[in-house]
Amino acid sequence: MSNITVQLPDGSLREVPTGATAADLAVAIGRRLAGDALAARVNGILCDLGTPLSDGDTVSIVTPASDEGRDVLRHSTAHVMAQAVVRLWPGAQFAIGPAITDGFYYDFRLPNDARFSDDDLERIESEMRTIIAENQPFQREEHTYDEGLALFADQPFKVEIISGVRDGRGGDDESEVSGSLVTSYRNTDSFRDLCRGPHVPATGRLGHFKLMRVAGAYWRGDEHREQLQRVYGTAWESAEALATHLEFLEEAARRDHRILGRELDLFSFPAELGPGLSVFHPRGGTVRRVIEEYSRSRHVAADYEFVYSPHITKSVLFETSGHLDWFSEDMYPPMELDEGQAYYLKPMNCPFHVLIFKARQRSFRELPLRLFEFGSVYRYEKSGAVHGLTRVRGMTQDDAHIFCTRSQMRDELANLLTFVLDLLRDFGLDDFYLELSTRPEGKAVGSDEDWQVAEATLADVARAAGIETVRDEGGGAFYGPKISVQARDAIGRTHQLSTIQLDFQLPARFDAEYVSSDNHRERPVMIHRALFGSVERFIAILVEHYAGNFPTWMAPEQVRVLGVRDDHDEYVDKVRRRLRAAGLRVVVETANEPLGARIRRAKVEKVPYILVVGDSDVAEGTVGVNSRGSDTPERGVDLDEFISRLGDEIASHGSPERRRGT
RNA sequence: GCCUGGGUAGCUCAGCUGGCAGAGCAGCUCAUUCGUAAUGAGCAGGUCAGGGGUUCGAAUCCCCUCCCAGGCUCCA
Repeated sequence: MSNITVQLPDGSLREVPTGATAADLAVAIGRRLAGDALAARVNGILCDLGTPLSDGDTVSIVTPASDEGRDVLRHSTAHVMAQAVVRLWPGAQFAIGPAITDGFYYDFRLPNDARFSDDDLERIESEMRTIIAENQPFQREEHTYDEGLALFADQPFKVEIISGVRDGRGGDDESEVSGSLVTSYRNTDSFRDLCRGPHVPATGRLGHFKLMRVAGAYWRGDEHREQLQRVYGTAWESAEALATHLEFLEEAARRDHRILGRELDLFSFPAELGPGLSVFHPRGGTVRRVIEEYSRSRHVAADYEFVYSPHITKSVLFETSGHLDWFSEDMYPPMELDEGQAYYLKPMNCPFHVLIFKARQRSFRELPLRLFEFGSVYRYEKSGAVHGLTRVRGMTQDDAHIFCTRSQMRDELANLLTFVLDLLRDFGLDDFYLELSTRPEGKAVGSDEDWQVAEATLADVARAAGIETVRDEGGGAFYGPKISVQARDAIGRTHQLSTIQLDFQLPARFDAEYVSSDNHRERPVMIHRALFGSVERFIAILVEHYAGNFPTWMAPEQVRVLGVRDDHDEYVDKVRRRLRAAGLRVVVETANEPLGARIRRAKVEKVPYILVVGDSDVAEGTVGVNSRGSDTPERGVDLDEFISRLGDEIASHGSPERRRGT
């Protein structure tokens, strides 16, 4: 028998017998690898271990603890779930079941329009464990389109997928069908699923999974089509990896800004106001004021002008801007006033700023003109879409519109990007990537040429910034493409923050002009930009990023002073007045309760510094400093020394945690 | 808007197949005066989300509405 030669990822060559599969290669390389192997990548294509190798192939073996390996085992786990559901609900139809970030899902239609309940998850999970214990093989089979249609005749979603691919449609179902032929994976005589693969060799390789929740999901993501029952699960390569993921979810839940917002008395969502409408309490109001004041001071330094505009306007403004054509679904319905005159709540600030630009004749000497406003806008979000402070119906944007010439556009954008990233870093966010969103299909105004110029300019600036950039095709606004800054938080989640949009349309719609140096009327370019996105949402992200432990400069209460006994009150008040005079936010709690109880409350409320003063402090003019996150207080600190230390910390946007390096 | 699951005191929750609405924490009052994460006692607190229905009787069963959570769609 002759041999063939294949190349391994490290570049080395290895001979295997003719007809050997990827699995045989794994065995030849080593026992451990053979035991770990889930799938293979042959000449760049992910495939089953059972794939026969050819002379000259480049082969790598896919193991569980890799992105590809996890994808394979998640996808295979989805198949096991489908089989479990079919066993428990004979006649169930299944649609699509891909691997996703951290797990998988599968969409079903149950017989008699039955619905999954939360209790069903346990039953399904238990049936899945049985299937895994049976160690069923995943057997790949290839079929013609007609054979495929016959095999899945009782699975209408599969039939739609097969015929869609056959007719050259539905290429998005890439995890189900691969194009030229139909493949399926058979687990038992009675269960097979349409699938491109690859899959693990047998169900026994799976098991570190948990079903998470049941949800409705539209067939093919189209809200006009049937809604199916989706079951989400998470799956990992080991029990430890699964446990780590579940702990991550618990950590995220502990940081939930809606919970912390109530516990720390920052803000609330009174039911009387309606969905997506919030109020900021004094403590949350302080955080917000500090954030807004800091933002204002940075904008002053960057040559922005401050403007104000009303919350409602006659409809003609949004007719001119195009919002009523393109954005009306997201707008509150109009109020009818003055014999049929319609007034709208504003969903965006931009048209107002254009009017300010147009209020008098503008010279090229004034450009770039940067108009800034903390502008409150109202958007009629679908009721199911609202979420805490991150998706609301009333919000305040740190919104600015920059009017400049075409030749200024590029520099202005580049400087803006630097400004944005610096500002975000000042709030403790420093891990970014950029997203470039391009022209939305069928929902855009303006010429092809303008769009091309705008997209190319933004891409150029993003490239020059030297930060990782990903493209979001079709994700732009109706009037122009955008760059958004995505920030990773303390536990690795990404949030879309700043957006920078280039717009040639609004100036034209409003006929905005400036007089150029050669005395011609020219059209300015408009740059829309919001750095926090919305102040509400930014606060939500900061609450979660810091888990409620705000850096000292942002903390609603910076210092709490506790006297050991009430005969220390006089000194406590002296300390309080000294701290107030130094511009610190300080609260005193008198000695009606034991010291331990008062300390505990201050800790629970995440106050950065607790000062405890007793007999020796009164005598020496010192304080006992208990800093957040530490359980070893510092006794006998000179009060002036503490104030000076805290001043430095605030100026550098530090925190007790950072001071200690924890 | 759609799917699933929820809504009992400020918060977290108990309350079984329909039969007297409860606990802990928080709050208030009084006592306690204490050196680094919960002092004690007492008091007050509810249209069981709202409305309708079934029933001798509804927090509990049915219907409608509102609100919340997780998804889908959409999006800052």
